[in-house]
Amino acid sequence: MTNSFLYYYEVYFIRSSAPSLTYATHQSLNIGSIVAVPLKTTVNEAVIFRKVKKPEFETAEITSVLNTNYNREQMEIAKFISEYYFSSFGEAISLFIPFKNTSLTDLLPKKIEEKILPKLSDIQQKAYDQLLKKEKALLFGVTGSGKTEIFISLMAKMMEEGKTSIFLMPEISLTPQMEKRLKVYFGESVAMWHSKLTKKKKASILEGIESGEIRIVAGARSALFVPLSNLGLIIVDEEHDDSYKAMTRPRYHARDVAVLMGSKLGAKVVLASATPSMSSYYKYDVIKLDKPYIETEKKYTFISGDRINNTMLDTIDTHYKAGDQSLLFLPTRGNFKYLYCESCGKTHLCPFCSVGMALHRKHRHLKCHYCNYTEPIRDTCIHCGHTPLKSERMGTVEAIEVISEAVEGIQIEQFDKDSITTAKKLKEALQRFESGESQLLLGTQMLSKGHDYANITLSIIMGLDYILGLADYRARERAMSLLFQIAGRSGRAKAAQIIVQTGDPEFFQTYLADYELFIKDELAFLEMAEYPPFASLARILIAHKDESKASKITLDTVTKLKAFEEIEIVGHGKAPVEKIANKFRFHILLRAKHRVPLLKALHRVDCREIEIDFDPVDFA
DNA sequence: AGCACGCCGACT
DNA sequence: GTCGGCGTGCTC
Repeated sequence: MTNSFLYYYEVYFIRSSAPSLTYATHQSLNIGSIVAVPLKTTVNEAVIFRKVKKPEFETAEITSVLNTNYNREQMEIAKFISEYYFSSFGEAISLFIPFKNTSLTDLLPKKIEEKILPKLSDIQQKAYDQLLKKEKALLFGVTGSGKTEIFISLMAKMMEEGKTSIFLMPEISLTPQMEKRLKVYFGESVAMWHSKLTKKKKASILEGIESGEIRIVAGARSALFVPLSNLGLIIVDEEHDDSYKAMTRPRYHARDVAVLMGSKLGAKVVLASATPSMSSYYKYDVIKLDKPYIETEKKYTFISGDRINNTMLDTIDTHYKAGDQSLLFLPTRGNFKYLYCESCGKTHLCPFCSVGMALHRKHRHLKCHYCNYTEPIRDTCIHCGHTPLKSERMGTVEAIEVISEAVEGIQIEQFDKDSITTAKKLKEALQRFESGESQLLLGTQMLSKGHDYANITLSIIMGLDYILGLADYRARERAMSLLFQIAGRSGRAKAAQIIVQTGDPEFFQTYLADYELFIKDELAFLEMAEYPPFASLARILIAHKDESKASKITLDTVTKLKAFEEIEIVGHGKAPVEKIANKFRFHILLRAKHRVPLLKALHRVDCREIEIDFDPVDFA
């Protein structure tokens, strides 16, 4: 194998944003091989990127060749991620777990006994048959319509064909519940994967994958990158959830990468949600799972205002006295205040961007977080003339105080990021609620994520107007999907009452019975206002401890970008969150009708001092 | 002027 | 990851 002839390879360092370096070796190596190379005084792991001619400069020699490698598909997908999401190749490839050189590629079929598999209803069977025929599709079905049984049937089918499956969920906190469910059918063939697993646990799962015992990997975002051979299926459950978008480099969207991976590997991709994203509904074939599995009656009541009022307290009391359980949602107390009208529920929108304008008390003005347009704080609502406008909302702690005082004896579970800090606390809170020890689950966004709560007969959703007023082109989508998700948590077994607090009941009422109607109207709005999926957005973040330097980088970048005709600079200036970790933050928001010119322009600007977020979901 | 410290870029 | 160059800011 070894000879005196030298080969030269460009390598990227694993877990590093550094540019590629060139090393020499006596061996011919495969692209994707993992090697150890000297760098200054240390030896580091790197991946062979490509073969090159003998360079002009002196080269060091590769220290050793390790017994793991990235395969061709992993290298190609990492290349795509690094280019589309603006990270180095080293950072992109590090998302993946490499294959062992000894890995076997053939898997023997595993048969799941038919009698233990869930029996599909006619509606489920029809959706299943349709999904079998499609390379990729969006499964659109309300909460409780039995999507999980369809997933299980699909995964069982894959196993019978000697293929493996990946099942993505938006959050780690959802995995224990799904694990229980999957183990019933797949036992040791299924493993749960997320970034918080111990090194030891990860190693043992990887061993199981390598031996072919594990055929299904389920978990959060990172489960997408495990080294499964013969991948046949990727399921992205709750595909509308923004948790799929990574907030650090590479800032990839797991749902979109899943679709790419599916087409590269010839694996089926099933996106699923009761409240699908506008973009998925627009882009993919939709398979509807119409009728709820268990049909229960839901009665809606609309209440205006922004506090807990007597109607709510009385209703909570009634349900409590009847021995039933309730759920109350409050939006997370965000960093930004918005002026909204108590009377009509509407917020003041930016005239240029159609997103809510944020209130900056310090500067006494309203500011658009997209284009940085500002105007004085107004006193009256431009929609109905009502005065005064409000900006304060209730927090979870205050809400608990008010309810505890009014409803004697009720035990309330605080369900938010402040109180649910660990998996153990989550489990205990849910257990107390399930056992009936507590009767009201009161919390934030977390409530909307598919945890199973048994006998809820009352759901109260507060602060929807606040969500509607967010500086986000998807504010309406967020508000509507939240309402549907929370309403879906109640009435699983018995009829349920749902109280919706909004000053704009007509908006929500129009769509209550039909989320698809909302999608159609919202897509029309997005097309008119030129937002995704009818345009491409990118956000540039500039952070520097020296404010004038940050400002200069921003302006220089804007100047360079102005040369590109096909892209629009929506706005630039101080970022909504002006300072993080002692660094002053500036941002630039860009839009283009097509993504390719936007990508091209951004690849031309100096990216060392800026961070690019392509297809952003967060504008803070 | 001299020195300590921290940031940033290069390393192959 | 580690090293060294350089600029900033503090002290003598």
